[in-house]
Amino acid sequence: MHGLIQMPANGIKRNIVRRIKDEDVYDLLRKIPPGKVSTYGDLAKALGNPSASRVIGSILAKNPNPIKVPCHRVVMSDGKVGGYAYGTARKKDLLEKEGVFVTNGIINDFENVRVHP
DNA sequence: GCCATGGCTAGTA
DNA sequence: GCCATGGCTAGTA
Repeated sequence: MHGLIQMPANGIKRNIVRRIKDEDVYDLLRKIPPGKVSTYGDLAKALGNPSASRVIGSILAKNPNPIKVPCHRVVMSDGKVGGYAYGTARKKDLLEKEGVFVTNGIINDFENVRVHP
């Protein structure tokens, strides 16, 4: 098995992007203060993989420590509340306790409540 | 290795 | 459509 090395014929492009590690997500998340929110996409960008928003979601879904890691402060890019391991109702409660209010599933005054990590 | 499955998203219709 | 993960088959050795 030598002498048969295959090279990509022409212009094959592979996206080389940073693979997101769970701990990096949690670290970043711990910096979002109560009363503020961020989005799945923004976290993905901050961690060097702009199109991995969905991966951020799945990492949050297995958050080991909901107390220290405030997953409820991560919402969708269009201002919708988004998913939560313990149900969206619970997520809304936590947000409102911190002063972030929700009307019809959308964060009030989203652009001003949002931080960009 | 293939395929389906997720706490999603930018950009058309 | 995107990216990582996890389950399950082909099909080798």
